Amino acid sequence: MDRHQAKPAPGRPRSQQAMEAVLTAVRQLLETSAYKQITMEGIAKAAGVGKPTLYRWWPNVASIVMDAMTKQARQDIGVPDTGSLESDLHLYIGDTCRSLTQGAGSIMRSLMAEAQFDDGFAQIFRESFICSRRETLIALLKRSAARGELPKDADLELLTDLCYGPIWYRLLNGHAPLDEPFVQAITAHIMRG
Amino acid sequence: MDRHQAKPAPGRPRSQQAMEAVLTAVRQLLETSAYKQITMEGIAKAAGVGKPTLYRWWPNVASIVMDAMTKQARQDIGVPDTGSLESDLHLYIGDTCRSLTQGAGSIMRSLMAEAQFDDGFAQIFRESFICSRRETLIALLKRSAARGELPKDADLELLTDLCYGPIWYRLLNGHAPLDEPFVQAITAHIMRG
Amino acid sequence: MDRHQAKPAPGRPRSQQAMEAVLTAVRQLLETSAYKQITMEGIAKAAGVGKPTLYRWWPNVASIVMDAMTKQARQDIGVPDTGSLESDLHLYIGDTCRSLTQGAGSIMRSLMAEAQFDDGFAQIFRESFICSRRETLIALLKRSAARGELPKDADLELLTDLCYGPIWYRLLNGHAPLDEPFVQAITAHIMRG
Amino acid sequence: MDRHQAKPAPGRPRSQQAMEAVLTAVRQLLETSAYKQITMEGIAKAAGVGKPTLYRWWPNVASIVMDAMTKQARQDIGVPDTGSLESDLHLYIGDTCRSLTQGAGSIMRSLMAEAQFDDGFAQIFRESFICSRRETLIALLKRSAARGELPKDADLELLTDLCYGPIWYRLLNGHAPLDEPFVQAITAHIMRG
DNA sequence: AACTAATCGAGACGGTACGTCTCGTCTTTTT
DNA sequence: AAAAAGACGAGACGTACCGTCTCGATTAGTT
Repeated sequence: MDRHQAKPAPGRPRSQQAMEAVLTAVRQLLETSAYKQITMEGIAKAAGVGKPTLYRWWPNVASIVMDAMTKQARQDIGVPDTGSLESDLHLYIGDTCRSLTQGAGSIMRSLMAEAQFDDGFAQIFRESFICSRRETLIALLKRSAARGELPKDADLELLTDLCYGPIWYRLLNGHAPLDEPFVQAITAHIMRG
Repeated sequence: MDRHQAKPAPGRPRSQQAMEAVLTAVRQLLETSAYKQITMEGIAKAAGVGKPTLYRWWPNVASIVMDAMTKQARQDIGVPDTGSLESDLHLYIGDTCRSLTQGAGSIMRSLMAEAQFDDGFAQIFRESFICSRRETLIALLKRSAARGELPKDADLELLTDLCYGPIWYRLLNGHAPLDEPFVQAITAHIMRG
Repeated sequence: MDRHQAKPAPGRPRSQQAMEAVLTAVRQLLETSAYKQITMEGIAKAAGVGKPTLYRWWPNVASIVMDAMTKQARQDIGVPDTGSLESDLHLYIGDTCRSLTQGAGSIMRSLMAEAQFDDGFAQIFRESFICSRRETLIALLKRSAARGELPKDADLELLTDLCYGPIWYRLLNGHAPLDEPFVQAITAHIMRG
Repeated sequence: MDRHQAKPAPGRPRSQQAMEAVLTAVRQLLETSAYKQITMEGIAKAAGVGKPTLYRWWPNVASIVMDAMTKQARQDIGVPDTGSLESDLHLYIGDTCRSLTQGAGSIMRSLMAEAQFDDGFAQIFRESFICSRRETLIALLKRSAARGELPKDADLELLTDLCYGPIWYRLLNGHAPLDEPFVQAITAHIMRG
């Protein structure tokens, strides 16, 4: 249900320009600094924006960074549809891992870490990132199940955990790379399930 | 050890006592506060210890907390040996999950998060926690491989990722419980691998 | 110089209603808060008026407060005329002190303080308050001088300072009351001059 | 009464150096800026001192400024003793007025104004400045009364108000100078009282 | 009756300073 | 020599107002 024909809010509307300046500034900061060194104060200064404006739109650094990430590239990882579960999975997991090894990974680690400390952010982070990716994968699996490649009673949620779990585990611990053999191994492991 | 007949030291050799006071204080703080609210300042005050003393022994809060955790309970999770890989795995994974759902989980999440921000701590955390658990599991798998329950060329490192990955993934995201069905599902999937 | 026969300006005229709402709101705020806690923001909200409207009419809080005060009571202190300088003075100084001890004093102190920080306001404050009262007193003295109660070369400006000075001094410092003995003492002191 | 033989407080003592840096910085700021433009933030930066250090010693700008003023020159105005009340008064009032027209006046005005807004500061200001000056003058008057130059029942407190009142009144309003004729006039009036 | 123009309310804007917090270091006294 | 206590410089935090701006709506007088 939308606010069909809703009155525009009274008062000066929020400045799209300011918002974009902030997101751009954050992206630049992320390229030159570690996530932990990014502060509200620094963002405000870099974006030429007042601190209250920042706080009016976002509650903390993590939310801004997340916005900058999601608005930047929503289409990084497409949903493959080759007709075969195995190749679909292989492509999807491969894209996911490649994306995470190319710079986004470090930020995602920081956001995941931040989510452990702030319940409010955790909720948004999980809804925006984790769940949306999970649902994409689940849709892929469902399609495959409809083709009969999976047993009808397969627990798709669980399969998703088995897929993303090891990826995040390696990403967060850095004890082993997210490379092609790893992608193949996960794919094979899920195919056996 | 006594100061048997020793000259009174020129210094003030109270260090062991101070260290224990710190660890005890941290344990108490962890029971009543969120990890994020624990500060060096707070620990020093709670332990009746000077801040420089803290910094002389540990570089940051995370290290103290980790010390307090490891010194407290090293024997939480035993290594089962029933002769069957499946039941060994089931017991081990079950113990792991139960331990993580009983309070330690929240602290482990925080430490894992902290490790994303501080490379120095990350190294210690992985060596002390992650790797030691991985090695335990690998030993269990090796024993089983020697019994012929696993193919000789099985990638034990990878199997360990497939086991711990989903557990951490659920722990960090909280989207699903670490319950008995989950334990059984992971066990089953690894048995098939 | 008037806008004699000027065209009425085009556009919506300024709202008399808004102005009165502001002054009323300020009076209410003054009753419940210290002067220092009154802000443009607060006045706007209390009066249900936009901030630009406020700034269109007044440059700062002090000016609004002064307006509210002057519009409220212009006739607090009458000019006595008993035929005797001493009794005129006694009545006038007495009225002044009574008015200042009954609530107006605290606001006058704040306005006088504000005038120390803002030259623009200082000018208005002195013209509206200080000088108008001084002129009243000088008129009273002149009348008396015409009757021969004062030497012809008496410095009336100086006498006014000798009268108002101690009153303000006690008001601002609060080290002693503006009571009847004080009124009599000042009167006597001036009579001797 | 001092803390005879008191234990020195434990911990690092307060840095005399920091305190002096602050007072020096404030004096420099006062020369180049209006009082109202001086902020805690600015003082901290100018003195190369942390803000908490400032707040540890003083509650607000006014207190720092007052400290800087009192520590700078305690001997500006001596207490004359010529043997004659009239010449003593004339010298004392003259010194007071000269001191107030030479730069200190503007700061004193600001401090007096500040005292109207902050009760805590008001108390300190009155004790440090107002009362100490009043007592000096009262002592002078008492000495004279002992010589029989004043009636025995003269209200010295009141005479002090009659002396300082007009001075402050002219200082705060700026409608007339604190010049030599003014000094003579006040002296003459008090002599008649 | 439609147009024009200045006002209104609301509230977001870029700023600045606030007073607090924690950091990691430094200095002193005490043991 | 090492302990506690705690002050230190630094700087981010989130908040409060400032005075300006940008809206849509309202309200006159002018076409």
